[in-house]
Amino acid sequence: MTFEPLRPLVDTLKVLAHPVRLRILALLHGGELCVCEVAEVLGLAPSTVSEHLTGLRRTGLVREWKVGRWVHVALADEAATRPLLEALWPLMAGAEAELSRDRAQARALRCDPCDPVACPPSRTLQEHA
Amino acid sequence: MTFEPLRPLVDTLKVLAHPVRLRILALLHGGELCVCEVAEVLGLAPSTVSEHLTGLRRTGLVREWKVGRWVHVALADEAATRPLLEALWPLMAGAEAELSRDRAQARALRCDPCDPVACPPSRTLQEHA
DNA sequence: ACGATGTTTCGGGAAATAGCGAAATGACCT
DNA sequence: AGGTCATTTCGCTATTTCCCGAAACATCGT
Repeated sequence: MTFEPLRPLVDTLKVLAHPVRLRILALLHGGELCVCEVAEVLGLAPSTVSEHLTGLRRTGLVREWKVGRWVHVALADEAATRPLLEALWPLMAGAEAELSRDRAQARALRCDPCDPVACPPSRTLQEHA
Repeated sequence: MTFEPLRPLVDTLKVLAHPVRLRILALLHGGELCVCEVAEVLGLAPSTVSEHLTGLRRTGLVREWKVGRWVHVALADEAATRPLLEALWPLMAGAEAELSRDRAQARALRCDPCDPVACPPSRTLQEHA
């Protein structure tokens, strides 16, 4: 039972219906990140995160662009899916503790120049602020 | 990767992420129906429809109650999922033609006393209007 | 040119999902 | 009590999803 006319909406909902992808969206709600930072915060293999991001990009929920050898990711604010996301934030309130912990960890990664792996100097200098 | 705190929202989104279940919700947006009418309109086996409805009920999107030997279904208007549904209707606009055809067929089933199978007399008398 | 690092693609195995028909259940009617 | 009809539960198969590690790309730095 495909029922083609609903396909785009169903695809979007399928993409939203996964805890990891919701976490990624909440994470990006705090600002753009690069793929490896997302993987680090979520504790998942980079390939896994990459695949989740592919889904989010395919349905227009996030946008990605290359910066040096990194790929940056952010919410696609101009998306037709805007109202859906707006309806979603309040419903994620029950996980706010965990989600803001994710965001804090992302901030720490981005701002800590002491960890050359997570935050190589070139990036630290260029993209901060 | 379970990430428990998001589980209720994820469950709801999973249930929404299926063309048949979206069709059912749109169908019920036009008024309550009994399970066999839903099955008839959708052209699916009653057992299949029953399983879809179980999911919708489990996540609080619809409510069901018995009327004689039928089970009636309607949107659960008081649900916490209200804002989500409201955000959803506009996004189903692309399928409006098909969905209103569904609703028309449901109305026809409910109102046609000539078809004793789809619309047994006892029900026609009791529940009309 | 080479090596290191971030990312994506690919192959595979475990788990969840979707659909159906058959059988079981519950309610009505005679 | 027996029969009929609406519904649900069960058993099954086919398909899809999820996650990973290995391998393939791509880009930077030396």
